Amino acid sequence: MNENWLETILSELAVLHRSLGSAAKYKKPGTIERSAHLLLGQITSQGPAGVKALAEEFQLDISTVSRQAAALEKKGFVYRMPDPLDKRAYSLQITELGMKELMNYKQKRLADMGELLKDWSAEDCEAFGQLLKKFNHTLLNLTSK
Amino acid sequence: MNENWLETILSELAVLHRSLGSAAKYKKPGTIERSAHLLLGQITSQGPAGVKALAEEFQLDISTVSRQAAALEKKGFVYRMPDPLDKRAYSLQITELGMKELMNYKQKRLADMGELLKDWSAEDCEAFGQLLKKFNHTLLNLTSK
DNA sequence: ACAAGTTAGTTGTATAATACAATTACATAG
DNA sequence: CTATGTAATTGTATTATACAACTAACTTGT
Repeated sequence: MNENWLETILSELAVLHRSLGSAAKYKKPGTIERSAHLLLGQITSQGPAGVKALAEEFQLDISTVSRQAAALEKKGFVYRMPDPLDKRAYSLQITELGMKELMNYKQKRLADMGELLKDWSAEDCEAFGQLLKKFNHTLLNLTSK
Repeated sequence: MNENWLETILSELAVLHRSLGSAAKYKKPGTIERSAHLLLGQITSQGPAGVKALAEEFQLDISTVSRQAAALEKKGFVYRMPDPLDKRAYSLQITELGMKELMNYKQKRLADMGELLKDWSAEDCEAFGQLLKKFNHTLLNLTSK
């Protein structure tokens, strides 16, 4: 393993993290935030789930997810379906409004990313996507042990 | 451009951003933070600079860099070299202690990343590093216009 | 069947990293 | 020398996170 690539990966990840952080501040009123959208996406693709399950899925603290869920509920993007077997628990289900929001958001992000990567070759896009995925996978597997 | 890869890139970037965010919470007392280390790295590799120049370099708000600089100074990792021609300005120079800190930090990060990527092929590491770099470059070029 | 322990979720508090707006102290151009 | 511009700081706000204390509800072991 050539140390140089490790160093590149490290510093580029740091830079990327920062860029993604500041880029998040394109903030029109009424929009909801990146993390909340990941939650919306999750319950859309994987079905309704409770705070605990979502937190595990994302490897976040339960309190973090709880607040995100509350924010989504306040905006009407999810509702809480009480668990009939456990009165403490509920599962988050996406609403019509939430689906609309998620679609708009995805559309916009796709358009932005398409614009950003318009000069990239299809091969590079594909490779980047795959490597990001692999990296995330590696990260999540490691940190969960 | 296959939309699928765009979608993968988008969602994996979001996940990555979050992982990097939570990973930052391995926080021993006395350590300084990721962003501050980027600043240290910058003035080490590119030479002393003032807050404004650094903010431009990193495309951050000046106030952000100002606070990071203050934190680094408080820890003794940089000192402020007054600009003889302009009494408002100064340039940040790294101290001995700062260099030590930076080396330790890099060392530790390299070790962690090496451990994380121990099962990756050299080719994948190299490709990932290159694509990250390319992506960051694309991002910075675009947002500065 | 009930006390003890566990679990789902919330809320309080703290932190890092950022931005924007107001301010201060200095610099420069008419 | 006044008016305007500029480097940096400071106040305030936001997002995203964690940890700890808490509440309400569930489960277990005797």
